[in-house]
Amino acid sequence: MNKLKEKLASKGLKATVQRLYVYEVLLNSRQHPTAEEVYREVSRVLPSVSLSTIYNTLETFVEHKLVNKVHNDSGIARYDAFVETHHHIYSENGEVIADYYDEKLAELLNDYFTKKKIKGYEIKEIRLQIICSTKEKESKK
Amino acid sequence: MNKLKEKLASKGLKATVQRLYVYEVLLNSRQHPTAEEVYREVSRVLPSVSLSTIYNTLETFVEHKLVNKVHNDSGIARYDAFVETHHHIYSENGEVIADYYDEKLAELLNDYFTKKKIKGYEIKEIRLQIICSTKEKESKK
DNA sequence: CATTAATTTATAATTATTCTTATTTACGAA
DNA sequence: TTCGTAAATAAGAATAATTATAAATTAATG
Repeated sequence: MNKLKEKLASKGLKATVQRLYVYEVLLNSRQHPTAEEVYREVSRVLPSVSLSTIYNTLETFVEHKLVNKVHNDSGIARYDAFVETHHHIYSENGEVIADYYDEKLAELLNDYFTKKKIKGYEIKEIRLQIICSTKEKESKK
Repeated sequence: MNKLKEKLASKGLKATVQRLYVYEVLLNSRQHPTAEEVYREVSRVLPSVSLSTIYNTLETFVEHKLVNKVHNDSGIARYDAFVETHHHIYSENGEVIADYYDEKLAELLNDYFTKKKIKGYEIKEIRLQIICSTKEKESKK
């Protein structure tokens, strides 16, 4: 968490209490919360916080690559403080339901795209959307 | 295009002129248009068409897997009539900028996930988001 | 401490999408 | 061909997520 202060400082951003809490909420949630959800959480410790601030803060974090913005098919933005490369498992209805870390896969893809370039483009990052159904049984439509 | 009529019929959906035009616009666009863009195009040949109809139609197509819904980081939905497996190349600002077809890659991923199961989940589909910068030179921020 | 630019707050505005309801239409049956 | 009916469309209102605006507050600096 103090890392955040340093990072903010290094980018000329102020370490406001709002920013610290927003970041903390993201770190403590493995559920990719929406702006609204972050707002509710931060409000518990900082009741005066404004929803605009949450949006501003999240957007600032995204711009400075401290946080990733993830979209599901419903179009509501979700935020993810884990910026190391990882992938997302989606349910068939488009919800992000889990993170998926896989170093071997990363290696495999890296090898593949080292050999096979896509002409005209330089690859910065590859993200997988793994669409799954849960195995138990068909869930309600 | 007559395939569409058949497909609609086979699903008990009516082949309305609106649906035919919406589909045609999608087929003729390699740019993953938004609902608004589809609306503008369809309006040219069918001036009385309603934006609601465009949304309804697109949603119907998505439900019946005739069309894919794609999201970029801006949260505006885009639609893609090419439902065969392919991936999307994104610019760093989150726009979908190109399609990427790669059978070898599909095979590779298929092999990989045939061996390595993700427990609790059954994989239905894998989509890559390939984030790229164009090679010319850094484009404006 | 005082200064100042950055940030936050509160609220209004915007925008994409969904909902509602009356009207129209496609399509199978007669 | 015409008819009946469920399905689909049109128009506009409603909703929800996000962005913009402007005044008040605050972090960082000297």
